[in-house]
Amino acid sequence: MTSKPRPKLKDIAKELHVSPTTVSFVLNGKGKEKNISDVVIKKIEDYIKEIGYQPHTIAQSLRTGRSRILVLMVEDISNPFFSRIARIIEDIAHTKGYKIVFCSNENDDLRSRELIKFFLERSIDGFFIVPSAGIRSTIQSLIDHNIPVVLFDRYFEGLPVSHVIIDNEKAAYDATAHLIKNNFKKIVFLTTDSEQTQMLNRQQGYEKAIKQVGYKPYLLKLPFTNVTAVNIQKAFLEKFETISEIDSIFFSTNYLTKGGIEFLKKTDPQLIHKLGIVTFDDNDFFNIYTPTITAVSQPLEKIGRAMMKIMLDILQRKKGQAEIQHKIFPAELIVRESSGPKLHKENI
Amino acid sequence: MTSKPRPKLKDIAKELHVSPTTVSFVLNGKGKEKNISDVVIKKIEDYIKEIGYQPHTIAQSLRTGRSRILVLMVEDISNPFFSRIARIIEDIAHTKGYKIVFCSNENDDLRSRELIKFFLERSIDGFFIVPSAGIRSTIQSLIDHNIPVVLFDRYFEGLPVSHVIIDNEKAAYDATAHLIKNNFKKIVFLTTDSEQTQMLNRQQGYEKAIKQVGYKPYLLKLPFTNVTAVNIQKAFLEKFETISEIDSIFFSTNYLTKGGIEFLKKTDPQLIHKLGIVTFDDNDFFNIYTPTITAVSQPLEKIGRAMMKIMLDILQRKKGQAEIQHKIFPAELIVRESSGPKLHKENI
DNA sequence: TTTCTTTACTAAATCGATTTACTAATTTAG
DNA sequence: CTAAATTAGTAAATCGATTTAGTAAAGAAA
Repeated sequence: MTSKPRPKLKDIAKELHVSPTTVSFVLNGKGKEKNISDVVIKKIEDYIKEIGYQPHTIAQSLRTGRSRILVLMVEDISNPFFSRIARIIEDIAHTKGYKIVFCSNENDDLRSRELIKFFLERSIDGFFIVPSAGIRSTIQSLIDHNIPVVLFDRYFEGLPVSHVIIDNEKAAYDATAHLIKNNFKKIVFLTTDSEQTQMLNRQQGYEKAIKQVGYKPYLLKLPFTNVTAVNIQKAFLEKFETISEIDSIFFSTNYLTKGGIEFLKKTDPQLIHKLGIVTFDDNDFFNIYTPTITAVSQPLEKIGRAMMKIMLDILQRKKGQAEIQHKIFPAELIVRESSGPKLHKENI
Repeated sequence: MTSKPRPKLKDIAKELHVSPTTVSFVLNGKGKEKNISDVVIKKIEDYIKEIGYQPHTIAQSLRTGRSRILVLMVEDISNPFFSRIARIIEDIAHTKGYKIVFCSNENDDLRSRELIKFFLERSIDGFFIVPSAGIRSTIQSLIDHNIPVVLFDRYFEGLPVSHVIIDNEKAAYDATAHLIKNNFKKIVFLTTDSEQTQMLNRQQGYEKAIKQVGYKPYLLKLPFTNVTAVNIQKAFLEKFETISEIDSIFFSTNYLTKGGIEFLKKTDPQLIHKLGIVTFDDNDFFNIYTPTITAVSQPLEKIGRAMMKIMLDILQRKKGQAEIQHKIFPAELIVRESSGPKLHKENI
């Protein structure tokens, strides 16, 4: 099986009795601009199509410094929120001739830095990053090096870099207000102790809604590593005498929800029917769960499209003059059974 | 902000008054072999460490033909089964200095071929592929071109290529036998009409178990595109007079489970408590669902490790002589409430 | 002492494109 | 009719490594 080697630009030049320069000009659509005659342009274009020539991308990259590879760095690619976004980005990128390399930073600063360094050395055209809280200066240095960066899910206040996020404060406010409207009064906001902007903004939204009606806030913060049902249980036991001190829970992110429901189920299988529940990030199982679960749904498709659009804008800019874009989308509260009026007063 | 350009091999050579050749030899650990003196080796190694030199990977790729990029082509990266595998592969790859580019083929032959072609043109070192059913010849041509390939989740009978799968037949047999043991007699096997090996093997396992006890098989096949609760409902209505004709369901893959539970819940919220349920592929929500759901759990970690090990074996081989490896792991049936003895006789 | 090895390196070709700086021929302007 | 400008290309350098095919000097063998 001796498949013939793929043709190179030089072969085409030789075959058509023109110089490699001419072929390259035509390939890159610069024929007209470079005063190549229509006859020659046509001849080259036809031949290229005929043999199905594809330029050697590595060679192109070496010469041009562009790789057509984009990095998508998320917290954990196996988290459904991120894998969904990944899928959307992937699809758009492909239509634009870009490849996506993904990596998970585990929300760890060291790992984030290592990954960025690793990819920086490999002529990456741009970065989509869900930044861990402590890598502000690393992001800054990417900007300084003029590397295209788009942050998403969270961002750094005051850093001159584009980002795509949702209005976390409003989303959390709405979700909390929805519980209040349904007569819940003792609403726990379960969150992590990380300083990520998206989590802080959600907390602000919750606090704003609670303050507005003058209820008592029940803030419960977990160490954000190792979130399990057991740890959630511990946190509840430390904070409250009995679970009947409260009447509803707002889970501030998707991995808390999983552990949280598990904890509720273990504590008392009926609890989930008695408490009001809302959660951040929708999940396919929420509308087949019993009860179905009310969730803040992020517009993933829009987020992905916006990220890609901003990235392409940056990539097409004349050096150093793409303006910084901040896209903030509203999220949607999908109301389901878990947040409806309950018998909480009597039952708990 | 004028950051100095990254040093290149030539700069090192000039600085240390040796030739680029020598530096390259030392860099690649061939100093001894190429008779470079210990003094010079040490000098070069020290200097490299001092300035933190990192070779330009694109240039290396052009020269060596190796890119240290592996492609992971799955059906859909946002399917949790695949994103979990992706995460595992990613982690191992990183420790070995490889990057992973992922893509989703939607189980579509055309898209699969396009993607493979796209990456073939880009000096990819190897492919992990979940093949759609009709790309046998494309895989064959990868083999012919001596491109490292590892198939997983499914494979092609008789194709000389390594693969990592689970023992689908045995897993399905065990799951079915488990239902039988718990006194279920009218067991539906819900599957798709695709010719993918893993689906066919699961079906065989089901049929074997059913035949062994002489029960009637209830095989229900859906067109594998566009699996929704509505379509599942339609299929059931066409096949059965009433749902009480059956007493249990075996969902043969994870996206059928989602639609299936939705269908059950819509038809009658109590149904899921009355029917016996087992499903392929575990999910975090299955042990917090009510009832908790019995599932065939694939050993993702082992699968990922095996894939990577085989790939590295192929990459390190002397041209053309890596033996073909077929890894088949057992799956584990995680027994939960949904498959326990029910009151089906009286209730349905 | 001469020849053959071995040691310790290096020059230059190469991977496959892009791009700058040229040239020769033809047109246009003055 | 000559000089300037335009047209239609091309030669060669370049991107940053790796690797083949050498060479000069020192040591060993004859």
